[in-house]
Amino acid sequence: MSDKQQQIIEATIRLFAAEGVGVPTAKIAKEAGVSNGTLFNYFETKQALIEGVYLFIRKKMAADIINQLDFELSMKELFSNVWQSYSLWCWAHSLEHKVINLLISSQILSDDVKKVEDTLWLALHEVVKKGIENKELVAAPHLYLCDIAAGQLNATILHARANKFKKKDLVELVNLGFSIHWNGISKK
Amino acid sequence: MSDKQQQIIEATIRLFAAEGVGVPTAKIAKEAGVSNGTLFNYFETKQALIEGVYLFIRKKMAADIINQLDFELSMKELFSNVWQSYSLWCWAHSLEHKVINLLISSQILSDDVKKVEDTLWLALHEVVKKGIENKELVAAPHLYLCDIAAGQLNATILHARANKFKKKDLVELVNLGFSIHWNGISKK
Amino acid sequence: MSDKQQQIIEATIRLFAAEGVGVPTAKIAKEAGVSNGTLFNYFETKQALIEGVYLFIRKKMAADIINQLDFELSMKELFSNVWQSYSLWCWAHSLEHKVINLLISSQILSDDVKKVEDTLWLALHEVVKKGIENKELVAAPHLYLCDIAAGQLNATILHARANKFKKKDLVELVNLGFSIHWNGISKK
Amino acid sequence: MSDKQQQIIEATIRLFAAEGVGVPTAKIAKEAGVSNGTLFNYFETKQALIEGVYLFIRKKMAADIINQLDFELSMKELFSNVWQSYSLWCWAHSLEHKVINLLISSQILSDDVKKVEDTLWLALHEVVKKGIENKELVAAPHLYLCDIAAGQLNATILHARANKFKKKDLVELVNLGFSIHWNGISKK
DNA sequence: CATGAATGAGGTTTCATTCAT
DNA sequence: AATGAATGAAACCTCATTCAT
Repeated sequence: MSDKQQQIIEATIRLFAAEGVGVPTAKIAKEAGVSNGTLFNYFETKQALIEGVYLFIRKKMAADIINQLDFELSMKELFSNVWQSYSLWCWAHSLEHKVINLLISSQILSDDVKKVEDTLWLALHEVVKKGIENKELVAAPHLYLCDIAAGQLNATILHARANKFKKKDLVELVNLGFSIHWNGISKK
Repeated sequence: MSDKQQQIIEATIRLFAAEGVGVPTAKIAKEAGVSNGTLFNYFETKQALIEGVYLFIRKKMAADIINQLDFELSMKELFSNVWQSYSLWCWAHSLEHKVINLLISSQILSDDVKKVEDTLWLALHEVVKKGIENKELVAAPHLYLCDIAAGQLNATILHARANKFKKKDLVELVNLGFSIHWNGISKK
Repeated sequence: MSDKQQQIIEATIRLFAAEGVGVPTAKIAKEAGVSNGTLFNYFETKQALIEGVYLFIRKKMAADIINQLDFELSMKELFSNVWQSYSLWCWAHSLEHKVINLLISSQILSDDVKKVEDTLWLALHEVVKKGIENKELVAAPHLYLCDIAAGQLNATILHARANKFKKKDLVELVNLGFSIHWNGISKK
Repeated sequence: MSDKQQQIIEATIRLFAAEGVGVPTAKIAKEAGVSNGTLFNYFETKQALIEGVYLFIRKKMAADIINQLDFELSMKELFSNVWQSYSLWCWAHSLEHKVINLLISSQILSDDVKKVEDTLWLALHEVVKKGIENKELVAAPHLYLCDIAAGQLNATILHARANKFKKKDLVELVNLGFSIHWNGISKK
């Protein structure tokens, strides 16, 4: 990915987070320090830019979380590990997190994008699947467990953000959230 | 609320669910069977229409769920009850549910609207608060428990929808979801 | 003229003075205490209302000034008399004066209206004509003298208004203006 | 000022003179030979266009009149000179003159514009001030003298226009007007 | 590749006027 | 007469996209 392309994506993230998907491409170009026309040399349409941004964020996010993972750990440690790193990533990349949520629910992402995204999380899906087979986790469709985990994580971050938590308070909330979650899904 | 106003709101819900907040007011008016100008007799701006729609849905939703509630039940039964009726409401009012999610994450709702909304759920917040005080539920900020409940419910509905569940499968998933959730938050 | 018709005209004057000819008829109706539809029972179109207002003001103005005039006075006294009463009328009827100026230069008055207006001032035109014939006034087309008199009077009122004069200061300015004017047009 | 900007201003002057400030921006753009959108690249709003037009005319007018002035002349000659060039300018720039009058009395010019305008005529204001101090002119607020001069000049032009004067007749009227004016304001 | 002026379709909103009650 | 909801044409303005330089 060229330098300019990345500048444009990053500018888009800043502006989407601040003002929604409605921002004019002209404003994005200016924020990126390139001309109006140049933006369209890198992204054929605004739609392409939007989807480019979405995948850019998702790829970084999945890579950051999955790469640091030690798949040899116990199920609970694995889960806890993912839980922590997911939360901290969203907290540290607050704009990206906002934009992801924004784009998902605006119904503007094409099905193609969603398909690409699915491939990013395969490794984690496998872990959950195995946990269910091993009876370490409750019997449930593994994708459902993934979805509610993401749902609860998301709610946690939003709660912390809405209540202007400091980092320390966030960590506590994340731990609390994990214990609730783990109590819910683990078989005893 | 006048007849026309309701027609407009309902038309808006249909179109927002299908095409996002971007739909032209002209199209909404047409769908509602009124003229373009008439729409603006009932809602001063598109923004006012959007917020009107949001509160309309939320009020109906909260009323439907809370009114049928028997606050004499045990904590678990109360929770289960809300869980079921919330899920079924969202499932039965699929368009409304979509629109709610759409509007929340588009960042277009004013703070005023959010304040009004908060008052709608007070009765439930109180139940949760009491549950925590009674040590029936884990020690946690009661609003956080509410937020993650909503997060998981939402994820459940979306999962069922994305996978084209039938009503019967949904009920099963909701029950599964509840048992996970209750295991997570109840003190044993 | 019916009561309601006059209410509407007076409301129009207030609003035109405050906001220009652009005010919606709906707002005028409200200010007049009648319904939107009623306004159009009394004036077929907005254009008719505008012209009605213009002539209403002009007629009152001309009548107030001319009726109190004693045509037996000397030329100078006559002029002075008109000068004073014109000034004071405009000062006392500040809104009407504003509206007159507004309408004249908006180019929205039909030629018919202007013709009607001309008949209102005939008596004064005759006085000026006689003064020129008597060689009491400089040799000039009498309508030109009338025009520049009106021009200077108008400038005087606007100057006083722009500089927030009190009544006392206005009187002084009007006297000064008259002496300049009379020096200009009288033959010595 | 870019070529296009000037084209737009000139088109606006033609249309305002012919049809009033009400002309649609679309019509102005067409008259200027540019697209509707382009107009708004040069003027952020219609209001900005209006004010741009006003100042454009006023600056040209003041410059044309003041630059050719020889401040060494006698007071009477100076006045006569300004009187002539002002009249001829308005006569030669008939559309501009109409537009100026139109805008002034429509109450749509912001105070900022009026402030800018004031600076354009400072040189002339000084002359009048000095004339009063030297007792060559009657004792009066110098800005009042300026205002009534403008008032009479304006009335003169309008009179000539309303009566379809030819250039020759205008010159005569202007001279007549000047002699009346000078008789009025000069101390003898 | 980069630029940014130009485009014009399309969006929201206004408002004079009508008409059923 | 009086009403005021309904109308829809038309206004202002935005912005994704193109293209000549």
